[in-house]
Amino acid sequence: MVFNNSLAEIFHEIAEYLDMDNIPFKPRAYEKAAEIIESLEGDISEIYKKGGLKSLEEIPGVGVSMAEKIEEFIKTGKIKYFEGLKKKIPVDMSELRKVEGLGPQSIKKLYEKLKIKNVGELEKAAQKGKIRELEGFGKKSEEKILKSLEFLKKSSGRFLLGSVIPEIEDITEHIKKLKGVGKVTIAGSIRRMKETVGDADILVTSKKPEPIMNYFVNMPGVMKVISSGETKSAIKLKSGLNVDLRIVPEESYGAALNYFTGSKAHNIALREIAIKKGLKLNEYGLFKISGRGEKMVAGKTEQEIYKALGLDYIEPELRENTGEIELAREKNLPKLVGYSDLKGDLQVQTEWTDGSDSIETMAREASKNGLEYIVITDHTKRLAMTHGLDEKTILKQMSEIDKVNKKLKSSGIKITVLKGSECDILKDGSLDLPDSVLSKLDVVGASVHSYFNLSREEQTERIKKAMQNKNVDIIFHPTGRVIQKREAYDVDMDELIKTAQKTGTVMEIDAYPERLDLKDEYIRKCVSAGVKMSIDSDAHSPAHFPYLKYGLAEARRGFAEKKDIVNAWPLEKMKTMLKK
DNA sequence: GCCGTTTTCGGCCCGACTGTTTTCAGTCG
Repeated sequence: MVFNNSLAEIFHEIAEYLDMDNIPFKPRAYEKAAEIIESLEGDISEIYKKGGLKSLEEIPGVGVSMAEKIEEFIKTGKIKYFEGLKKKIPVDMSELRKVEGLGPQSIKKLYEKLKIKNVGELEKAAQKGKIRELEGFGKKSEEKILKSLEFLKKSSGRFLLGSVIPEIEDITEHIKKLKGVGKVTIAGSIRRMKETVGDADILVTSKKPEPIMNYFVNMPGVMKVISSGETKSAIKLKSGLNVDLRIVPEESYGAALNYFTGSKAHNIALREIAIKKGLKLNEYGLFKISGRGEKMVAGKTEQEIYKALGLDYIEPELRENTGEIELAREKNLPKLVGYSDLKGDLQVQTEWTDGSDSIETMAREASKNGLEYIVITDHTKRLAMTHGLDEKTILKQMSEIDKVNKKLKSSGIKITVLKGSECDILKDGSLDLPDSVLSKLDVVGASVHSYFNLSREEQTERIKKAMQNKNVDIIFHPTGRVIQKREAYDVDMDELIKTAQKTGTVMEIDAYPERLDLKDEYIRKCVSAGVKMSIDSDAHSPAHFPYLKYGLAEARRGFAEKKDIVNAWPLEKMKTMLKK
């Protein structure tokens, strides 16, 4: 949502400007609104078009004053209030606020004393040793700025969850082996299973933190130590990833885990609830405040903290302050699909097209991963680069699958291989294989691999037409995005979900770490609309089946329950959930 | 500037670490 993001950026920058003058509370209000606008599902100008100023004020965190500014931005592309702030201190805030360790106060001082307006001028001044001469700065601040700039040049900032988890698990395995270590838990956005993460947080319980901290800041792979203290240290790995380690006593484990898992917005909301109950929540526990001081009422586990706050336990994947707290209070939280609930995988590629292994190898590996059935879904002929299957070769593959099933059965492996296809949706919405062939398959997935740039109307019509085909059971990776590489094609998802509902078409959650398509917000919409989904690995090699956990995570972030996911059901029931 | 399960006015999350300082402001999560 490009428009929302540019508006949110302006609100972030307004907050920075207000912080420069130490204005209390207003900056937080702008920041809060910016975060909510970023995570808004629809285009904010559409919301305004439909409901005017009133509808803007209904957005949480947006009141009369901000609504007017949003209106002004929609109408004129500018906000006078913001232009005024910029005129006073004309710096490239969007650049400067990304420099690690540089906050609004420093940016202001650097502009007033040295006329520094952007990162280029910042770098020059630092190289010339001008910054160390400023009051409040020193040699170390100057070096820190140079290092941050260097990193900023070659980093995009966020990392794919699927690439971070193995690296962090390796670190936690080593920490677990140290003396005096109790619990070791990965927290932060990784525990919430966000599709990309900015840093990694590790929580350890111990009575003797020093040797553990010592190991952490000196372990192999550390590029630089950002901070190191008794209970908290931060490092940057050579891969560019920042890792924080926090060590707390056992009795504070739950409180620390809760605090360290976030999200920030969720934590703040919890602390506000605590205050209203005359309590205080921090990373050491939940405390009752009285004349005689503080008394801990909860903290050893997260469960007891939520309970003491009058809430049901909230799974980490839901902790974004997007309504989960209200649901927890009303005891209406969904019972999320579990990480071991999948019985099958409805999208698997083989060496018949662009996969690396045989049907049999993939089936055996799927079985090892605890699955009871898989669907072979090789590409179709339109995707020439993958040697996609045509009418003849797919018939051949079908008889091969029959043979593999017999062989697996006789060798005692309990898995069923189903016949399927990842059939290309052509430009006009027709399919790459004729209905006479599709109707012979157990499961047909259809997907877009070409003409990503059609207009929103054309793209929506194209996919709707495919959904209306009675042989098409599933739409694979419905938005076509590749995280950090390719934007989703422009398509009206509300319209597609409505069509899925009408036609009984399943929407896929492709679990490939760089796809995760559908993403959480669309999953949530499918759940509300009663549209069924499948979670598929899109495996192109036997090593890809574990990707299913990332799809499950995305489903959980989207409030999906077992009943919403067709392949969380045994084979026979799954079939009844597909089109007849 | 926003908001309401004590409030339409008076509140607004909480603590660790760093660097530059001699007691703390700034930054971060």
